[in-house]
Amino acid sequence: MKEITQTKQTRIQREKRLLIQRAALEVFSEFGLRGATLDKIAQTCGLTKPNILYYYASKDEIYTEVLKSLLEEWIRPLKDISEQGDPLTEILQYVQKKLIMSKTRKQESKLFATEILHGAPLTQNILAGSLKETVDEKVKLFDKWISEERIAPVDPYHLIFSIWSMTQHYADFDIQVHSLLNHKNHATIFKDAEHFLLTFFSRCLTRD
Amino acid sequence: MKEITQTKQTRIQREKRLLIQRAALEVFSEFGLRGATLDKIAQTCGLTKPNILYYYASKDEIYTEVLKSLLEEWIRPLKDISEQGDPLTEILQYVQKKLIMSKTRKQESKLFATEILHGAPLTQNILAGSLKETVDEKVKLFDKWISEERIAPVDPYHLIFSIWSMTQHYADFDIQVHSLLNHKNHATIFKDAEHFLLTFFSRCLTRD
DNA sequence: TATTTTTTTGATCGAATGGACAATTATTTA
DNA sequence: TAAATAATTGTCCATTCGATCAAAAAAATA
Repeated sequence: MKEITQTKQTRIQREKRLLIQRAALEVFSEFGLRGATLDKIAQTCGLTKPNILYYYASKDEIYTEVLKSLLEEWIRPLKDISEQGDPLTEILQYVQKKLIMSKTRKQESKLFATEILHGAPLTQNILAGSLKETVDEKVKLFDKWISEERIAPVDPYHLIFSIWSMTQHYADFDIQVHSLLNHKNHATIFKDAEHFLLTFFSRCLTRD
Repeated sequence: MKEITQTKQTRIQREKRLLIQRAALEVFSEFGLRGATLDKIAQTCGLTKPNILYYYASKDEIYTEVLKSLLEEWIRPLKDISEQGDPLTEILQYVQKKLIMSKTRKQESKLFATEILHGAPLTQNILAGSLKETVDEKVKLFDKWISEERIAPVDPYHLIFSIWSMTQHYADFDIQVHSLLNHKNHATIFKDAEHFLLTFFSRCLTRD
């Protein structure tokens, strides 16, 4: 029997849960919570539907767990912005990290976007919690840098929004991007995007 | 009987179809294609489910029609960018128009975002068609302006992507934006966003 | 007003889907 | 190896949902 309060899982439990999570991420990011079916997830990971429900109580529980484990990873690069470093370098590095995530973690980006887009029913508390904490902390840091005249004055909140939106755009709207760029080579697109974004934010942040 | 080739609709047909479209936009933008149900749409517009299916052959047909009528409106501001005007003014005006659309047409923005995000199954031809045409045209114009040294050199495609992503972010991710800004007044957020964006793009486009 | 056409709806169907469960099989433990 | 526990699966159920259809009601037309 599966214990809710358990701390130790068997080897098989660990393996299978991870297997399910990976498949679930793939299916959820493509079809959304409601479009995804247990059958599709089962098929993707090669298990049977009842077997999946042996490890997770419900479809919603799988979704919640996938989302939860994704969110921590999602916030991390923001936390890495350091007060000690050079302001412009730190911010540009953050832009780069976010762009790399869009490139290598497209599924996660899309899942997250879908969740927020549809009202964040399962993420609202996290948004208002740990994410907000981190954002507020970095906003303070940006304000400090501005007052020290180490970066140009901009609204720090909207600066963060702009970084998120511009970088995530390449993951979330990849269909559109590729379509408009004549299905140009994937690597080239990201190279161009990187150059554009770095130029863009440099110009914006170094003017007095 | 409903005629496919008909050109003239009755008064009731026009009214009811519009009624259904409005309700459908509301429901689809909130729940997505698969999350939306005919029952919800019916409830929203005060019709019965079979009555809706008297005007539209299927749920997909409603969705397609809503999306189609949305897309034209969506492209229009881009078309308005004029070769005659001052380059920076034209682009900044476009930014402003897109931001206003995010503010007043949030549902449309979210529906469009969801569609692209999930592979644009019904929009792909439009993306590759009329949207691409318009984008390519404006890219040429931007390139011309750059070669004339009337705006700073940037990749025009990515410039357009950045305008889209940053402005639409305020509609699509409104939950997150509001949550992180302490549920600040809606109008204030957009006023700040406008100021940020105009500053941002000015700085970016006026450096040599 | 009588007739025809359009619109509306209640009842219902079939497919899809999340989930339950008992029986079976595999694995671990004693 | 025997007993106990964990894992797996075939089968089935209840619900939801898109769609159908015939009959009734309303509107348009003659």
